[in-house]
Amino acid sequence: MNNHLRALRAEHGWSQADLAERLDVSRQTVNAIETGKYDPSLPLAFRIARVFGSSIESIFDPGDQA
Amino acid sequence: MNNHLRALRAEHGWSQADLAERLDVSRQTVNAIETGKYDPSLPLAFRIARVFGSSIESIFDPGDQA
DNA sequence: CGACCATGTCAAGCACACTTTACTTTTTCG
DNA sequence: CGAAAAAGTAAAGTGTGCTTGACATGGTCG
Repeated sequence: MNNHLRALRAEHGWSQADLAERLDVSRQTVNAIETGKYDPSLPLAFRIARVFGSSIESIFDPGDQA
Repeated sequence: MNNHLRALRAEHGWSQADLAERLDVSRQTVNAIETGKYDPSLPLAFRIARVFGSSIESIFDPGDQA
């Protein structure tokens, strides 16, 4: 599952810790999602979309494995 | 997390087993998601949206807890 | 140089997504 | 009504999402 998280975060000038706080998750979780270690849960995906004011579909790309 | 899965499934005339097969999950998983026992993973949410030809946001409603 | 910040990563632990098997209850239909 | 299909539910097991705590690295800046 690819995503544009790092680019979106950079556009907003936020550190991983900043974003983590806004999403109410740990900094390690943001890092893991950005580096592709695992996918967010659906509720977290919704919070991510909300924070960036866009849709889940425009941030995450399921590619083959979904 | 509320969802319109049961209604969408009914519109298509599919049983839980039919949908499960199309989503490549077990019938119990479809049942659990419909009855609100838990939320699907993000990849499964993408497959559900794809099967019904609509967006994740139009099928799932995060409500308060996201 | 030395302190700080951002990022990356590891380990242990808990909760949940999903499985298979199996059984009960409800709905549908001849 | 009676049989079959559909739906609900439960238990036990596996994998992963997310946690805290800790440590290493690289960049920036006084």
